[in-house]
Amino acid sequence: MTDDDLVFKALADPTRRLLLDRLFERDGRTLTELESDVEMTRFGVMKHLRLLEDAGLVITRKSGREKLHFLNPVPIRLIHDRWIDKYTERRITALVDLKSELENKA
Amino acid sequence: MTDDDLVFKALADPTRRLLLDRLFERDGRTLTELESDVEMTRFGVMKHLRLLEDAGLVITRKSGREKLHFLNPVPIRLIHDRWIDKYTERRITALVDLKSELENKA
DNA sequence: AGATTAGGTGACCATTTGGTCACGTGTCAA
DNA sequence: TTGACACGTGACCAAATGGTCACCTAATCT
Repeated sequence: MTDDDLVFKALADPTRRLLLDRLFERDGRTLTELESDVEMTRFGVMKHLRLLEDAGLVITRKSGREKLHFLNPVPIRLIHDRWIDKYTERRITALVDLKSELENKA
Repeated sequence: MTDDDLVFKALADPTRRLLLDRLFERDGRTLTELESDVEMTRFGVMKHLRLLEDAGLVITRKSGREKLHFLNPVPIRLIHDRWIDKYTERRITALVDLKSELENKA
């Protein structure tokens, strides 16, 4: 299992992406806090968080009996850089930004 | 199955990522051409390309009896934008670029 | 026309993955 | 110190996934 394989596998599940979304809104949540966002038992959520942590997408810190979860954007940026070179980036960024601008006006 | 789900599922497999790598190097390849890069029968490769196309990561064009495959970077950029805001992007880009610079010198 | 080449479909099977549960460890507070 | 709370592990099962094969259509070449 290569390193980037863990990242892509981790991102492949909708529940895990939802967890990343929550952490993107606000960092430092506990397992029990994240549990309430999802239709699933605590064990399911724990398994998902474990995979995210193994992939390096989430970084954790223990605080007493709680475990705090933080989003790490580095692996995401590396995915980007793998298939978008500097030249393409300029064009694609302009295109995507324009599109979202137009949609916000509508 | 939501739209972005297709993208992440498509990226989850190492063979499909390898195919994207080949198309990143050079666009417009045929199935038989891509087949030679992989330890797998033609049917396996075809299935993978199908998923990449459904996800919008690869765009195809027919030319006679051949089917040409092109890499589409837009979905990749959208993944990036989902979890990296403009402020974080500046910091993370600097960090990642610095790291790769140091590694190239070593 | 006949042979060859490029691509496509549906069924099938082994493996992986997502989710739950019984049970266990460390921490906090009354 | 007793009980509640937050988190952790390993086994287990149903569903999804990766890969192959028999068989097929359409374009190209001699």
